[in-house]
Amino acid sequence: VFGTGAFARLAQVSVRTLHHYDDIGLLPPARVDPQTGYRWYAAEQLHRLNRILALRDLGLPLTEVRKVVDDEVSLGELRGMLRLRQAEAHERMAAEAERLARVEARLRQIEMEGRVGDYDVVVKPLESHHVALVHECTTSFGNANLGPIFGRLFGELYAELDRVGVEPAGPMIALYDDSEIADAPIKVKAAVPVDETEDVTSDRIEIVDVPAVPRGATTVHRGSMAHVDEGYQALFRWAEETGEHIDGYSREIYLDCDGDPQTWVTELQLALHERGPGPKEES
Amino acid sequence: VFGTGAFARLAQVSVRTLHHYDDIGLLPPARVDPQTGYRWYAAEQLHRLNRILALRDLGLPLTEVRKVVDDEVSLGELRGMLRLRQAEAHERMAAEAERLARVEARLRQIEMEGRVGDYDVVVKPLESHHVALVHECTTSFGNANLGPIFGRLFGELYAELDRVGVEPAGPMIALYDDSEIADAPIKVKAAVPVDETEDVTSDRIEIVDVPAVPRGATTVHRGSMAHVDEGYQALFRWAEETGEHIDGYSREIYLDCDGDPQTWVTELQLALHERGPGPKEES
DNA sequence: TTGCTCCTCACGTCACGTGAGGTGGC
DNA sequence: TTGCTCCTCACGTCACGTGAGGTGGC
Repeated sequence: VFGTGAFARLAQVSVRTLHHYDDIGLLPPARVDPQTGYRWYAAEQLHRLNRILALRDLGLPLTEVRKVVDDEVSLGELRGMLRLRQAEAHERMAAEAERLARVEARLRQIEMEGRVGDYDVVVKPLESHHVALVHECTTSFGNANLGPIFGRLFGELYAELDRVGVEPAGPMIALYDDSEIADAPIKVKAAVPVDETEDVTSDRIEIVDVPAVPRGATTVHRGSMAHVDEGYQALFRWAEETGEHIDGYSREIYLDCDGDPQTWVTELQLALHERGPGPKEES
Repeated sequence: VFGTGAFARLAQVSVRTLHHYDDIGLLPPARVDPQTGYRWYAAEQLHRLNRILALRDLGLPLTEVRKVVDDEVSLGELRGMLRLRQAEAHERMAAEAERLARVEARLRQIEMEGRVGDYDVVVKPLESHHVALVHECTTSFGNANLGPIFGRLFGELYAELDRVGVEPAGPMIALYDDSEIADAPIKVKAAVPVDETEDVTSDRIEIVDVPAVPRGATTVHRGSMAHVDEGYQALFRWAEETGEHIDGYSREIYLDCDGDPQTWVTELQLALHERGPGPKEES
């Protein structure tokens, strides 16, 4: 028989681990001295401990390990448990690979630009919005031209909402449907959330549900819209770096546009093609 | 300004997360109502939150995230932190890949054999032993022949130790130096640990240090040595399954060999070629 | 008597999730 | 008055690591 220390050395585990396995009833010692509380392990228990360690190393939680070594699960159930762990390990591996890619992209960015960049890109689902909107088509690219257009559109929208007595229920939203044809006119929309129960009747305003997007790339632009293109460029560079595909559909949420344009805060959102978790791993 | 719920929805994090980031001083709200304790966030804080989330997703712990967003680290330090996370992510990825391979090997084994197998293989470092030993060369393979040889060798060893007044300090150990030439004689050694301070003078006994092995594959054999080959076969199959390379050097530790051979417990150990952690990933 | 091994609490880990129980403004 | 949002504790997570403080046998 072996004392705790000897048995621990034998199996190359810590004494604390043996205590723990005793505490949770996973590997009670063959004998416990009633006087001193000393634990004594039988040589044969190394076999059970090995089974425990082998199953633990497959990723099974100790509660499941106990059921397996105590033979409370059938072969089929064991197979099911292992398949689950297989899927989990696979997922975690993919997640780690993506994390690693993100870290490396970040390091490359630091090496190349010599600084950390003002825009942090966050991937998250984009919520749907129930909005009132007015729109216009334009071939005028560039912020210098879009500024006045949106000024007019939002003015129109708010005036009309005011006329029909409807309160905005959220921040202003600009929507762009990027056409795939270069130089084709883009449709720009000025929208603002309104209450779902509100019934707006106006022939100048449309009420629509801007759909939710499962995955969007977002970043926060601070300051005047005159150089919002820096934010978009950050998003595009990020997409290129990470190999994400952009759906050519973007939104701007005006989180704060009171007072000085220098203090404005806008969230830029680009819809991404789905590529989330799940076994869709074609190259 | 945004209430907790609105800000949480905006960033797609939980309210609890915002509370937590407030608690640890990572993202205190722009304003806290002294009466009600209500938290109010400024639009501009979404930028900080995005930075936090981006860094967190790279694997940085929140304490380090705080230092980075509070600009308490230089660009070089940030680079160092990211390199560390890079290494970590790489390691975890490799670990998950190995775990996945183990799970899959186990599943294959279940499919093929239709049962779980009596031998669990555990990889662990093998300790060094300071032993007294006697040896012999033999061409007699097979357990039927080795049994009597070891019987004689261990008898000799114990008798001689007794004669010179030295106590065994551990279990009997059998050592094999597997020659690479088939049918060449193998050297078999019968050993037993003795105290380091003990000075043994006998021309029939050698005192040697059996070296430690960084990585060994081990399993527990129970019952008579007559069919210890089942244990070895399990080890060899395991090595084949997992692509491990065996160093052709093995040990048997007799953990319990009192009384009925049916209750004997032996640990079988095979030295493995190093292949542990570290960036040695050639195929 | 000095070492050595062993023991039992009990807190800490990391980033929140999850109730329990209660309050303030429309 | 009923909802809605918000609040503050405080425990739980998972498998141990790490002291603190003390005991029994050679």
